[in-house]
Amino acid sequence: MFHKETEYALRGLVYIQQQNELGHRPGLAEIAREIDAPGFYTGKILQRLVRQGFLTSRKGKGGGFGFGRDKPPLPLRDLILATEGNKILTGCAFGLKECDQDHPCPLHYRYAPIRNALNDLVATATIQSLAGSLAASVPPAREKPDIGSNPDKNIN
Amino acid sequence: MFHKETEYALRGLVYIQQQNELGHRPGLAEIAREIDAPGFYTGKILQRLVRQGFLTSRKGKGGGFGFGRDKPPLPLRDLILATEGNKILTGCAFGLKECDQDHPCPLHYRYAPIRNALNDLVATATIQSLAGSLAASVPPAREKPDIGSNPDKNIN
DNA sequence: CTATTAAAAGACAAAAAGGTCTTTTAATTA
DNA sequence: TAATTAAAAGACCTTTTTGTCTTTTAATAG
Repeated sequence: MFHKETEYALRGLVYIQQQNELGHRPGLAEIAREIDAPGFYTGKILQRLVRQGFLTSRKGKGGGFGFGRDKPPLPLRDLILATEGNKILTGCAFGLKECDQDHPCPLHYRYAPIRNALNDLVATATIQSLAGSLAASVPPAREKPDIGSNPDKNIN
Repeated sequence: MFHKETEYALRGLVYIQQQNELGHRPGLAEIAREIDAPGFYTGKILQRLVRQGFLTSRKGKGGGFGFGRDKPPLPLRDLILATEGNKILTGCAFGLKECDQDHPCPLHYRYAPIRNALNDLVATATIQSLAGSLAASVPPAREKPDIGSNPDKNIN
């Protein structure tokens, strides 16, 4: 689904947020170890995110990464757009440059709802919601249990 | 969403099928031109698909690509698995090696339905259904209009 | 102020994806 | 059979992604 860079960024930021909530500012070595990601690469990725203003860092003893407490929740969407761009959120499954209701590719009417669901997910889920309370991880009450046209075949 | 290779394969096979239905066996140059893909690269991709048994080819004058008429419909799923593997169909959005109901990542319960919908789509849509009659391209009667939890924000 | 700690910066490299080109092989037609 | 046509094969290249490592900068503690 996402690029490795996006995955590491997601896991890293969620871990940082969780630790921050416990009053701890984790350093790079700890973060990379805990999220099972390559250390130097993770450092480079977090560095970029700091430069882009997604989080703050402190050098030296007692240093590490964290979010300012005044920071508003960060939607996954913002992170994804910053790390890998919008192809996954707006691109055509067939690879057409123009694909919409007026010029639909053969998959459009079945793929667009899936892409919309993904857009909705990344717009509403935030690093904070994923880090805190595990709310997003809890199975929602099954009102809208399945999506797609063949609900029976779905696996979890 | 998919790799370029998968996109070219999808577009190429759909075009071949459409032309076959008209009694025509298109050659590589025509295919690449019509689907707006790089010629030599498309050739390499179709070559692999021929070797894997997805379609047939003939050399020399009047040559080109086609499906045997006895061939059963080809689900997109088979093509995707052959060209880029199963990451997009089974991978965890967070990048965890193990992610299921028993060990869910923070996104699991919201992402799994989306992935299921994608699996359903690629299992039921075939090259033939996309090529013929444009059936798949027609907007379905809106019984299950939106998926995801915030239907309002959906765009098409 | 010095030693230590930890991030910043950036060079470098490996792997994968994407793409080009030439030569060879096989089929058809004149 | 010779000329032509078109795919097969595979070498080669470019770009992007992923990853490693060294050096520099900044902060803190003693």
